[in-house]
Amino acid sequence: MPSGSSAPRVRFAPSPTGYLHVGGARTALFNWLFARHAGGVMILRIEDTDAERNKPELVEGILDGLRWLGIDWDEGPFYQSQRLELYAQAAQKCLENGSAFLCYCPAERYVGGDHAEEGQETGNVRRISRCSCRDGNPSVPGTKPAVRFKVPLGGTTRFQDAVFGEREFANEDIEDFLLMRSSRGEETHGLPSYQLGAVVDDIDMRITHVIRGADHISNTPKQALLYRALGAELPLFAHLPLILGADRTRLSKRHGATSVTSYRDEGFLPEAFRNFLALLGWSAGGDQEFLRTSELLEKFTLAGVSRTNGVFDRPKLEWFNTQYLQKLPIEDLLPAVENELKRSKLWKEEWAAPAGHEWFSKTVDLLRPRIRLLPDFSSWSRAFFSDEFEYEQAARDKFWKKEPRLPQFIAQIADAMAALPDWNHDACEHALRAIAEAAGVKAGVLINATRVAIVGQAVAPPLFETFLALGRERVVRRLRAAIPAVEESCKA
RNA sequence: GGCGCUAUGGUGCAACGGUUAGCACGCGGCCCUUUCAAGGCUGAAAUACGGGUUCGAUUCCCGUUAGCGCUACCA
Repeated sequence: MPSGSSAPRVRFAPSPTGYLHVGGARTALFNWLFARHAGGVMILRIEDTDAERNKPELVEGILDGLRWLGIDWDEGPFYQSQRLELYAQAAQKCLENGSAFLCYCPAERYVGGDHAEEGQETGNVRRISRCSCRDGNPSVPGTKPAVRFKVPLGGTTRFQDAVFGEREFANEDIEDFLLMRSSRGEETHGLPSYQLGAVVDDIDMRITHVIRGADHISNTPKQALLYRALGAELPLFAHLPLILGADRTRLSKRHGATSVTSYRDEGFLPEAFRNFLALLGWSAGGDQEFLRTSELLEKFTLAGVSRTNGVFDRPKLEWFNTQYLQKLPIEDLLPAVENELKRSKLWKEEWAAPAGHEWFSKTVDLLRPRIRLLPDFSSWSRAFFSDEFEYEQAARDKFWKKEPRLPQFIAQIADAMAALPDWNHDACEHALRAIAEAAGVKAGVLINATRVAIVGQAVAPPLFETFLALGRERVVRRLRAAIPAVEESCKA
């Protein structure tokens, strides 16, 4: 035991009962930021002690979510299901030193009548039931017992919380919580409870800071009692405020997407999601909100964690995404776009070669200010990556009906572009404006109509930059190809 | 019901005894303009309520109310 080492050791301990949800991701992120900020150790532990609820295959989904967020770990993943002997030994130790007892109450009975009703009636005399097993009088002898912690009848239990301060609870308010479930069948012992598994592992893994959701505050005095019974020092706890849905109730399936991978699939950038998540329940103290990962790492402290539950505000997440889409170094964005285009089958290998890469990079750079989510590169920007695109009806109605001579103007523009001695931004613009002036129409009318003709949409990057991105040959071809459709719209 | 936590605009955060209560998202307006974004400027919008403590409370204490959490042989 390297007691001289001061490097913090933290852990993220999800249970594989579902995907990695937003709340879990935030907990993982804060643990990770804390560890990396302090040069500490991040441990991943899978709490799979409930054989019925856990599904091993879900672990991979959780790891996927963590990887997408860029959260890595130094030790693990450890599986509690493979460390059962450890918990049995700890339970035995508690039994031997008198801090636990064998409970023969049928599970249903302990939970139901004994606990709730009786506790209610006796009012302020004794609010928490203590079953007779704890005094050595099994209520239903002969059945396989569970192990419960024998909470002291008086006194208080306290612990330090880096976020909420010092907390103190009266022991009489703490029930004799479960340590070991009763064994079924032939096993020598049952499975450990969450409380036992978490504490035994946190001791064994020498966890110094327990950073987890605030829903565990009420569990903490129980765990503090357990640490003491096991002869271990308490770690410093840090409880994180909960993340709520827009209706201020706990985030759940009802609120739509709650798994981090669904945000990945929607096309959010991990950097943006991470920045957004970091600010849900934490701030660096000032007004700065746009924090790259390196800044997050540098500035993260538990002192900056807030105590109030926060609402997951999707519009703000989207804002962060657009910010990152625009500000990320282009080379960092390219792989994500490539991935997206492959997904939509628009990707061409030539863009990976040096010559094609330059075009690809410049085009993505041209497109990015107007993109909100990665899939927009495939849908909204389709005409830049494929010659197969359609004219949006709304765009035709908006820009192709203003001027009856439009078909001939489009043809003139096509000819002018084809004849240009130099193919560059200003030359294109001058040529187009000259046509507008000669015809006595506003340049904007031709510009907007031309945009629809070459990309099929009313919205696109500035026209002449779009010209350069598409290339002269395609621009001319698309302009000529659009003439019949323009005529049709003009007549309508 | 019991125990606990929390309480600044609609939302996320600042202000950690003294500010005209700040920033951002969202919403409205204006500017820019070649469409749409982006960007710039700008408007509306908050200290839950009641008592204390203090020269002075958003800030400290108590109560009320509200929300949330725990109260499982779930984690």
